[in-house]
Amino acid sequence: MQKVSLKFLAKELGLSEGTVSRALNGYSDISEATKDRVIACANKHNYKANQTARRLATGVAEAVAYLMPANTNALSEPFVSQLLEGLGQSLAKRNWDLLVVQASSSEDEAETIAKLSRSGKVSGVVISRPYKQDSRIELLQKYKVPFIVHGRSVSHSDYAWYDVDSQTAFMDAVDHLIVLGHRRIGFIGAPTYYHFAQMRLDGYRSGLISNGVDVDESLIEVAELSDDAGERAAVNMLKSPLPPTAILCATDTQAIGALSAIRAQGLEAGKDVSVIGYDGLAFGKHTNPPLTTMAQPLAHSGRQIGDMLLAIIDGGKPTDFQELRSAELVRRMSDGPFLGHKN
Amino acid sequence: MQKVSLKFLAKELGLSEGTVSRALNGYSDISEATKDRVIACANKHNYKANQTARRLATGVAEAVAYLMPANTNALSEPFVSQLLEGLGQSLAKRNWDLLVVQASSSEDEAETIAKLSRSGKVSGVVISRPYKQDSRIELLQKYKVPFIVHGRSVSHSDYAWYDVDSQTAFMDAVDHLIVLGHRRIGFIGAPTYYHFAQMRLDGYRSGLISNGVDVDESLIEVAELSDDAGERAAVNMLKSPLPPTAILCATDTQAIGALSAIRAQGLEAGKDVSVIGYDGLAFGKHTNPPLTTMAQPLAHSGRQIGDMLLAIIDGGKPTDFQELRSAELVRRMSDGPFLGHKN
DNA sequence: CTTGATTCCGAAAGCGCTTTCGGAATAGCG
DNA sequence: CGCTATTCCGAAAGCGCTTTCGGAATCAAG
Repeated sequence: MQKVSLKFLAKELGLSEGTVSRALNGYSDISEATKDRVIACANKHNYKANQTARRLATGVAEAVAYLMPANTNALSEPFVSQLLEGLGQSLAKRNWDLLVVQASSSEDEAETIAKLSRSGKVSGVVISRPYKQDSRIELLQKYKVPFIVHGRSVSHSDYAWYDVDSQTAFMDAVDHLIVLGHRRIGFIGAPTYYHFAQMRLDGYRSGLISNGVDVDESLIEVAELSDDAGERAAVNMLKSPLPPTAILCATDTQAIGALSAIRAQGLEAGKDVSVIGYDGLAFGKHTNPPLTTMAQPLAHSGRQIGDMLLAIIDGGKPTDFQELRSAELVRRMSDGPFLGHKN
Repeated sequence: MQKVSLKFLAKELGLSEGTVSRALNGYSDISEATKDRVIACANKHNYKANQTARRLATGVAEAVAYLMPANTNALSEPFVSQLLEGLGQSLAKRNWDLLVVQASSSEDEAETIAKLSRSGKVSGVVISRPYKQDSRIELLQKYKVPFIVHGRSVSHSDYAWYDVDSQTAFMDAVDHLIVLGHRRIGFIGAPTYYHFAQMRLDGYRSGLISNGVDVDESLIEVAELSDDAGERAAVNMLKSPLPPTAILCATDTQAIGALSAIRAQGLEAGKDVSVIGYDGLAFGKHTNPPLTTMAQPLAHSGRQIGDMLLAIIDGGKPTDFQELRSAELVRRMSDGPFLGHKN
């Protein structure tokens, strides 16, 4: 397998390397005739420019990195794959590469970002699930690397992000449950160093308040982002003297755990106690009972984020790219009207 | 932010670039004294070698690519994320990069591989879900790119692969059902251009035969890799005049669809008809009823595959790296003894 | 004190591509 | 037909690093 380089093509065509390069890159100072000739020859030999050399010469990395969130768990990962797929599609239009990088631990995330920024390997970065105060974001700003945050941190006015308004989503969810007659509504939240956790909790709280219901702190649990943690939180809540008649969960994964807890108590989700999750994960259709959830528009988020990032790399102002989507209730079977207190 | 290059360090230290480079890379022809001095200076300025330049100079890409399987669907993707995570960990030990590439369509997969091989962007590739005859594999061999196949194609003697013995797994599953008293056992397979689909079908067949049960072709359906397809296949099977009392599915995703179909017929999975899936997906715990499945050891497969690939890149013989793991039955609730024919 | 072996470092040639610059050839104009 | 404006291409520098090669300085040995 003869390696076909610019030099090879140049020799083959009797032209200089520079000319061949310019012909291939569509410079205007090359005649149509030789341009065609060059392209034909390149195709014939199946020439692909060595990206590494190209990168070095141009100084643009032609690649972006996705920083895998730490502490993902198997149940919540559909979100990662879908994002990756969308990102890939977006980048493919320019023939750019998608790097997946992960920190060995969440403490290393900042270090990882720092290395990434300085290595010049990528022209942009996307991160997910920002913390309230996120050192990754600060670093990215400091090093002036174009980036998109999938989610928002507390002070999100001066960078680009794509997020779903989960605060409103939780207010909507509360409204929905109130309409169904529920008053004792529990909340299983996520660790509040995640900003999304705070926002969802806030949404829950203000939903209650706007409906004239006092928030009962004993009805609020914080759990890790896993089904097991959700289950534990739910049993805690359920065994209280005055248990909730409905439970809102910060994520579908937790909600699924809550479903288990409810079944384990001999209760029926959707009748004895309603549960509503958040995410809209596809497999919620198959839980027992099927999970009612606030679905976020995952479908094209990856592509969207990719396009935004590209636009910024092209010189767009980051603050022009802040996109807030909304979630919508998809009712399946795990919610239902309040049936009065039994016993 | 002063960009710190080799040249910068050299000037700072009063040495030549070459010397600094060799010091940093641990060459033996540099005195300990200056080596220390150089390293100290590099740390002080937080120097990171420009990977692109390094790649170009050494000719090694220090990166590997994972080709995303075409036609993934949201339900089966946990497998992708986990693999990616393991791969990443393995590569991180050397500070190598992980590229995620995807073909726009399955026809483009070969083209994508060809481009990838020739671009010199990566020193190795891993692909998943090989077809019986897989042009990607042929290309990879032709271009002499080190690679690992996650799965096997028909003729898998001359390359490296990591696979789970799903043929035996399906024989075991059949045995299990036979012991439970089932004789009419259906099979929902996958499109047989996937080699794994063929192997699972073969396992099913020989499981039946070794137990002295004739295989009934009307009890075999082929479905795409989705819950909906699995559901459709199951309803077909169930509405036959002599429906199966147990159904084996090529993937958990399909099995989950089958569960829905069974419920929709007013039957109860695990009692009226048993279903067993394959994959061991985590959310099988939460289906209705919880899905019995042949679980493959997904946990460290990514890291394993990464290590194998690295070993081959280092000069190992691909055929020395062929690893066959086995799946094991994890019983949940969707299987049960044959209860006799009702009606 | 001379010779040969070592130790340590600088010089320089790339890696494969891009891009600027200038010049030869051609075209257009008066 | 002479002169300027175009068109088209070659030469060459350079991206930031690696690595070979040779030479100066130091060392050990005779």
